[in-house]
Amino acid sequence: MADELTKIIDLSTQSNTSDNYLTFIDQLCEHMDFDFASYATMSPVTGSVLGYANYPDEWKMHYMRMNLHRVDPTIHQSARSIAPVDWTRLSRGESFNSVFYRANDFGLTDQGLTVPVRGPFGDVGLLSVTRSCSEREWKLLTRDKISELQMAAVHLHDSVMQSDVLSRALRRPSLSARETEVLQWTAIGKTQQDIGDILSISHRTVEVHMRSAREKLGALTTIQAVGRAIGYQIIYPG
Amino acid sequence: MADELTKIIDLSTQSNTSDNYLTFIDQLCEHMDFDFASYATMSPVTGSVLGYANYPDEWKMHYMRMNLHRVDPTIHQSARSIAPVDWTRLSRGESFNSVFYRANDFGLTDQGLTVPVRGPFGDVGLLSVTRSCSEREWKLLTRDKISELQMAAVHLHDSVMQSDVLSRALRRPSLSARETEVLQWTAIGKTQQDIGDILSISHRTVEVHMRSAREKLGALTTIQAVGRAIGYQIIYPG
DNA sequence: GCAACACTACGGGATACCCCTAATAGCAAT
DNA sequence: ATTGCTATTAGGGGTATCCCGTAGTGTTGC
Repeated sequence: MADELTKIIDLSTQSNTSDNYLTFIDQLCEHMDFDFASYATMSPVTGSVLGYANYPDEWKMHYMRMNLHRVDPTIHQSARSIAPVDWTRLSRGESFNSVFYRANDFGLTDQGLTVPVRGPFGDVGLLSVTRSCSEREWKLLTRDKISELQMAAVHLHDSVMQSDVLSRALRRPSLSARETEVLQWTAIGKTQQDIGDILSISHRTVEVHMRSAREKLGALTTIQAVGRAIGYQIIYPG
Repeated sequence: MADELTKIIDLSTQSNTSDNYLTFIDQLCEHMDFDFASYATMSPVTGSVLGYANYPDEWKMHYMRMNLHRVDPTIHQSARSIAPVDWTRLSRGESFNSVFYRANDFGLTDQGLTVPVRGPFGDVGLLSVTRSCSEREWKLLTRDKISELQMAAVHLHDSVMQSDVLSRALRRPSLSARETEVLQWTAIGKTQQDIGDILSISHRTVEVHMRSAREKLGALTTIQAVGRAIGYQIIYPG
């Protein structure tokens, strides 16, 4: 069992192409007896979702066309969780139905599991697997494979993040010491005048650091810049 | 093997007392043949550091007295990593020596492994294990146990965070729909005038909602209010 | 019924923020 | 050495925001 896992993980440490990730997902299904698997990563700041899956093409098209990632409860729930999320425990609300309502038509089941992983920059990776079988069989399968799935998710996300395919969009901008300092003081409620006094510089200068911080963070206002800096974990909320 | 793990994890889903976490760590060592284990977490909001370890008391005293957590390379390296970090791969720099220089005197080894886990609030949990044995034995041990350690780390961190987040949730102020709405638009860079147009209300009214939101959040400025709202997960960074 | 609160709206004075320009210092490049 | 980039410093001017009020309507709860 451990050998199988090692074999799979070794695959992920090779070249970081999209094809490689797809074959990794395929092999994962094959080795662990799942129907389908997917990996998705989302930016905590922009909320954009990118990923790979071996779902039927028709479903992928449908999913993308309907922008289902915006309401998909498997994504939103596991994006807020530390531990793996079993889809059978999700509440059957409106958003659940809007995603799984037509899923059966595409050969998919709502019997799935999502393993969330997070990196140091607030980046989130979601490894999901599905299998249509009896409830008892599903319980046994997940119990046996969950720790391997956890490992696989960690290594897959690590690999994806180390490649610059997706990480560039997610990587946090590098702020100067002053910029970070000014943002942090701002976040805890100080005015520019206060900060100028604290740092023994003019409040004009404080504003310049603020401006370049805004530009680097692609923010329209100081408030948005502070929000993003918190999202990127560059500073802490006051 | 899976049964052992289940047994251990069940322990962590009971009451969340410090004693419980300590026995969890002890049992982890016992079941997986490690000498020592530790768990540490840092909350990005409060900045507080929390940890449990079954190291010798003398070492814990020494570690705390010297504030070694500030330079500990096992912490800093794994706090920047997604995947587990084997201490034998750490660079033998100044900070490494300053921690492990005297570790041997206390019966500790530099043959260890740290598994990092992250939650949705930027919280980091570090589960570390050590064992002094031959290099070959160490390699085999870590290869066999790493996926169980990963699982244990996830569940331990999940348990700790649920107890911590619970108390945080009690302190979370309840904002009205309008207040939340106004804060969210502000966080994504809209001005009060913009928001007034979007919500079809006067920009004066927007400011009133902003004011009461600031008061409820105990914030000195709108920026701090937005930062706290993000920290409380009331709104999302723009 | 009445108290408490949410949502709505306006005004005026003080202030902080935002944009422009601009200088100096350091550091990498070649 | 000169060019180029970034970090840091700073002033002037326009405007949006903040803060202090007041005040009417509608909903919720005792």
